[in-house]
Amino acid sequence: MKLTTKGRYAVLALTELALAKDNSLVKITEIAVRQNISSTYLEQLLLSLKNSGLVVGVRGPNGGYKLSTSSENIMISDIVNIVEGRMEARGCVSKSGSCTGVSGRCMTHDLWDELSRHIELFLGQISLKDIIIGNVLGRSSPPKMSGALSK
Amino acid sequence: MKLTTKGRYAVLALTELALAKDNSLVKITEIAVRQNISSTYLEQLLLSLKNSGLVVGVRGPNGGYKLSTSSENIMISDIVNIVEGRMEARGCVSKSGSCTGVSGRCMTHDLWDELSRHIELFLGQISLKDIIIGNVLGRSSPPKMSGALSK
DNA sequence: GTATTTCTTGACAAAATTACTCGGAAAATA
DNA sequence: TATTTTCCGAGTAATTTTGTCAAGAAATAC
Repeated sequence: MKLTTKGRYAVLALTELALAKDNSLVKITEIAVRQNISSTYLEQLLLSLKNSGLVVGVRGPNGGYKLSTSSENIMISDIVNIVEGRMEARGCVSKSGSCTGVSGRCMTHDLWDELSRHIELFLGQISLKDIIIGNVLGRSSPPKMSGALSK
Repeated sequence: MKLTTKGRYAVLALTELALAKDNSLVKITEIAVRQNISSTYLEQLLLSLKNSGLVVGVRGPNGGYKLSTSSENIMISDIVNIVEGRMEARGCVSKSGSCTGVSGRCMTHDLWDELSRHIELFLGQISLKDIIIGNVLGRSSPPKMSGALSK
C-alpha cells in the first residue's frame, strides 16, 4: 500500500474545505499558507480531486475550491485512492495465478490482499466530518478469529 | 506506514522457513532461487531478522537459517516492523503538539495514528502458521461505529 | 473590453527512498 | 587447508516522491 504526503496533504486540504463556513470557496493559497504546504504542489492534488468529482473549482476573482457534497459523504478512502492511485498492498498481480512472476504458489498473496481490503474498509468508514468533529479515536477493533488458532 | 518489497520478501522468506520439514536449515540461495529474489538482497533482510532474534543463522557447509521459535508464535507485524522499521502512518510527530511543523491544529493526526494502530493490530493477529495453512481470508471486519454517524 | 484573480495543464528537476550490488571477513565442516 | 555458508559494511543504480516552472484559460469586477 501507499501512503505518502500526497494522501495526507489531500486529506488535510479537504479538511480545510470541510471547515469552511457554509461551504464557501477557499483559495489554494489560503490552505497552503495555513498548513505550510507548497501551493503549486497542492494545486496538483486539488486538480485530481476535482477531476474525480470530489471538489468543485471556481475560477476568477474570489474563486477557489469547495466540497462537491457534504463532508459526511466524503470518505477518507475516496481521497487517498484518488491522489495515491488505488492502493495495492499486495505485490502479487491479482490476475492469473502467478505471483511475483514466480513459478508456483504465493502463499502470501492472500495476506496482502486481505490487508489491502482491511485498510480500505477502515478508511472507507471514516468521513471528513468524522475528522472535524474528532470522531476517529478508538475505532480499531481486533480482526475476527476464524477458529483455528483462537488460543 | 510503509510496506515495500522488503516487508514482502521478508514474510515470503520466513514462510519458506516455516515450511521446512522439522524446522531444518534452509539456505539463502534456495529461497532466492525458488522465489526469484536477489540472494544478496535477501541476505540483508535475513540478517536483520536474525539480529532481532526471529531466526537463527548457522554458518558453514549445510548451514542456513531456521525459525527461532514455532511458526504460530511469529506474527507478521513482528517481521514487517523489523525490516521496514517501525511503521509510522501518521506524518505528525507524536511528541508535543505541533504537527507538520505547523502552527495550530492538526486534525488529521488522530486519523493516521489510528490507522497505524489498526494495521499493526491486524498484522499482529496473523502468524506465519496462519499463512501456511491458509487461514487468512475473511478477517477484515468493519470498524466500530461510535454512534454519531451510524446512518 | 480590459485587467485581475484564480484555476488548469504539462513538462521538468531536485531530493529522498528503495532496491539492490560488491568485496571481503568469520565460522563451521570435511 | 579448502570449501561452504552466514555475517557485515559500504557503496550504487533505479524509482518514486516531492516538488518547481512557465504558460494558458475561464470567470468576474471594473
